[in-house]
Amino acid sequence: MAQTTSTRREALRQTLLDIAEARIAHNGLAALRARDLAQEAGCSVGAIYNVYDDLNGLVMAVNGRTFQALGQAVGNSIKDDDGHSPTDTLIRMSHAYLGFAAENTNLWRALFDLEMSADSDVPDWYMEALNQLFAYIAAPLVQIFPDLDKTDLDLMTRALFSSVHGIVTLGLEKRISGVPLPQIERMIALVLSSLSGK
Amino acid sequence: MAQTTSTRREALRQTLLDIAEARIAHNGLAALRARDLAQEAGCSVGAIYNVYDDLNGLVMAVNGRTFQALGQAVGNSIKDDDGHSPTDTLIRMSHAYLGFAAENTNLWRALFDLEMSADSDVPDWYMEALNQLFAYIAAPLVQIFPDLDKTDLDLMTRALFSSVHGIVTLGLEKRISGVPLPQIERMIALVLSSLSGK
DNA sequence: GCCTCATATTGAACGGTGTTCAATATTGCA
DNA sequence: TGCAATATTGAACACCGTTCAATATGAGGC
Repeated sequence: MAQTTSTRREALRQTLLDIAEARIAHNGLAALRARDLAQEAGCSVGAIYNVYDDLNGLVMAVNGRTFQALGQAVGNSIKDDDGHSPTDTLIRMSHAYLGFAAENTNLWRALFDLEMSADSDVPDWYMEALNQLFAYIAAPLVQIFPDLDKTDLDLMTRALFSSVHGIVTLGLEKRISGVPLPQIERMIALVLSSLSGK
Repeated sequence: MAQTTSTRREALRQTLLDIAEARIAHNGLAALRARDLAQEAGCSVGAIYNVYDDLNGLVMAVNGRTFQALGQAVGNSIKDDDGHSPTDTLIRMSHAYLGFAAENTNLWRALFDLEMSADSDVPDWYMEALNQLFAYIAAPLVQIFPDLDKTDLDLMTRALFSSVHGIVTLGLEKRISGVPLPQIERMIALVLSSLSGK
């Protein structure tokens, strides 16, 4: 049997990815344990380090999946968006972002909670996924602010993403400003509506 | 000497508070170690647990100081603000918030990074400090949106705080959307200016 | 001042974590 | 089939926050 060993490696990679994703989704990133993973995967603890650099690497792989799903959720929300105002488009995307974060809170949190040791440790796909989100936002923005130059448009794009991200983050965090989901939706709508003059 | 023992306890509380604050400010919350604290304070590791419930309790005490300083920084920024538009007031407060976060990044991060195990673990002063910040925001907001009812005003207040918080958070985080400080200031100004119709 | 006992302080030990690497088992090939 | 090369293992390591039996110190009555 050719490739047996590398095939098994790849299978273990997938298995660990699935298990880690399920465990993070269910119990949160902080509850992820190497020994638990090994037991559920039916392998030794050392085996994890054969197929991933460390637990961070495994979590990064989970984040890759999560980011892709997040991008799809946002992208789907503006399929066939003809006939809607750019402000409406922004609101619908933001609500999709909120919906994804609310339904996958632990996985979504892991996207931002994972510590990246150095600057260059941020993988390419991470920045690309982020830039795709930015691109979604920039499109309706040029319609709302046609006279903004490229620099300011980029700043405004990042500012709006950060704003919505902040509202979602603190809104889902009970201790800070926890409110029911419909109220968070309204907060987003209030801020984004005021962009185009009320 | 009367009170010797309880006086010494209080002195140790203060000493540990100062040391913990300095260490968090310098190396970040994640680098705080019980054994390091004990060594620098010249006490045993167990002594920490005589005057604080656990390390979380100590960090909460540090956060109390930080929150107070943050409140002062924001409050000072709108001293004698007569003659300025409400939008300008919002911008100045937000820039003060950004300035504090930029100059005390690690301490400011600890305010939000510390895990609170249960819901009721959030101390009163934490919510009060937060409500004070909200009050600062609400005042200029009623001028900008006089016809907003109390519920929407409250939502708008929290939404704006969260927005600025999001811009500052991601702006200071290199991997996500790290940009120079003046650009973060501009992002805040762009979003807040658009509130009152460009 | 001194003895006594209640109280405060200590730091080695405990249970837990992520990670490693010498020892073992397995594979793929002549 | 035999054997070198490789893959896998899990006990051991370093380090963490936290505890608690043992020790040292305190304060009050004589």
